[in-house]
Amino acid sequence: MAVEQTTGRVTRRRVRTRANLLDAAFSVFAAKGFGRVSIEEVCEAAGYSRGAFYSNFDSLDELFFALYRQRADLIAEQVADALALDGPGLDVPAAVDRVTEVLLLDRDWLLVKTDFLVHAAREPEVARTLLEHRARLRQAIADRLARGHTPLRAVLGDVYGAAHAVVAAYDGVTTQLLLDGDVERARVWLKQLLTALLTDGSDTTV
Amino acid sequence: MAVEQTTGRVTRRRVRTRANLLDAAFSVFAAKGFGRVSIEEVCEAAGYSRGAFYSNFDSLDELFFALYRQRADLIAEQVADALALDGPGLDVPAAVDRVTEVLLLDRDWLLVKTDFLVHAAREPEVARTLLEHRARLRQAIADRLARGHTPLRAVLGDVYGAAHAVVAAYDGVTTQLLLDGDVERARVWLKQLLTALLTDGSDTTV
DNA sequence: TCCGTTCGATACGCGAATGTATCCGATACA
DNA sequence: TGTATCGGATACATTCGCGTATCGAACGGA
Repeated sequence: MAVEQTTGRVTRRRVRTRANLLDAAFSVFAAKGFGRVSIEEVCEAAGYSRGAFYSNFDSLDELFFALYRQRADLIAEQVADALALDGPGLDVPAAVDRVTEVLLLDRDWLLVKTDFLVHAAREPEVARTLLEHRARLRQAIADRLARGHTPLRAVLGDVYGAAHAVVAAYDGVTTQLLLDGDVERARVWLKQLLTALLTDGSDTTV
Repeated sequence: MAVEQTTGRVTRRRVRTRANLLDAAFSVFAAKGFGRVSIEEVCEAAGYSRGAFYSNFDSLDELFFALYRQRADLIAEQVADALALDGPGLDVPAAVDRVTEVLLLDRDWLLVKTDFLVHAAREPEVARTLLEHRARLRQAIADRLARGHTPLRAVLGDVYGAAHAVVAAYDGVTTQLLLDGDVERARVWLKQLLTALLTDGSDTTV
């Protein structure tokens, strides 16, 4: 943190400023990429001077981290909600629809997320945080699978293995989506992949 | 290109220099990330001055592009070789082993590749090139699948669909690998995923 | 070996971004 | 409403990286 609060006296203005900076940073990062953004650009986009920035953050890295955390938490929550929606029986296609709605909707978020991924890949400390996030998501999926008594492919192992596979499928589809920008195709693709991974293979043909 | 060669007279020295710059750039990019590398750093790592750089490239972007192209072509070739190895019958596990050997071995390459991905995601022109590369890889996989008369999951559609799924699985596993750095696990994972995607589902359990 | 060409080093000026120190208006609380 | 504290703006010095122009050395063909 930029300001060490011995006695916590945080003004409303401060929270607002911080939030504005984060919002502006999101747009700027999405548009230009983390590596090509200057502190000044973020401030300009938010309508503040650099003084405001340094009063709230120590570095671009710190802001980036805070930004990721904020958005990732938000999305994790949405995913959890989407998964919790239907009853004990799991309607895979419906659940997939709801989840992809949340996960694949916002291209800007995918861009920032990938920036953060490659950033984390070079900073073990950051990587750990991201891994924990992902683990939490996987856990939510695993729980849902267990609760839904979904039939599983033996090659994937238990529900955790299946959850892992789901995440991998999501990541894979994301990559392609980043390049072609075709959200609808991505959604269809993800659905097919998850179906192939989660349902039995009685549809095998030659 | 930096130098417009009206009459092509390229010295050997030049080729060497260019290659050295590319090699050095690879290390530097892998270590620090595209966005955090200066031209000077690349030159220093290669043992040249900035003059040499500007004599060979117009910008970091151009060098990055050339670098990606070089390495990607190399790898595409290796993959094609690995796929071509066995006869008309396709031994999925063995082929997967050989391919992952090529694809997941070099963490540095994964880092650079992901940097390039997120770079391309913001530059349509670059994205097109990358998409073509990927299409070529997919084609090679599809050909192999067709040649091997591999049983396919109906949900994935034809061999092209299956190839697409294979690539997605690879991308997904890559993401996780970038974070945890565990190559062995990644290899096992990829194998499981591909097995689940390509083989029939007679292993379904509850 | 000689000579014209090419390549890369060096030196320069420039602009951009950074971090800090200081100041003034906004804000919370009595 | 008064006042002490907080938050953000402004100004400054500095560093860093860029792109160019020029020069000497390496190179390759004759």
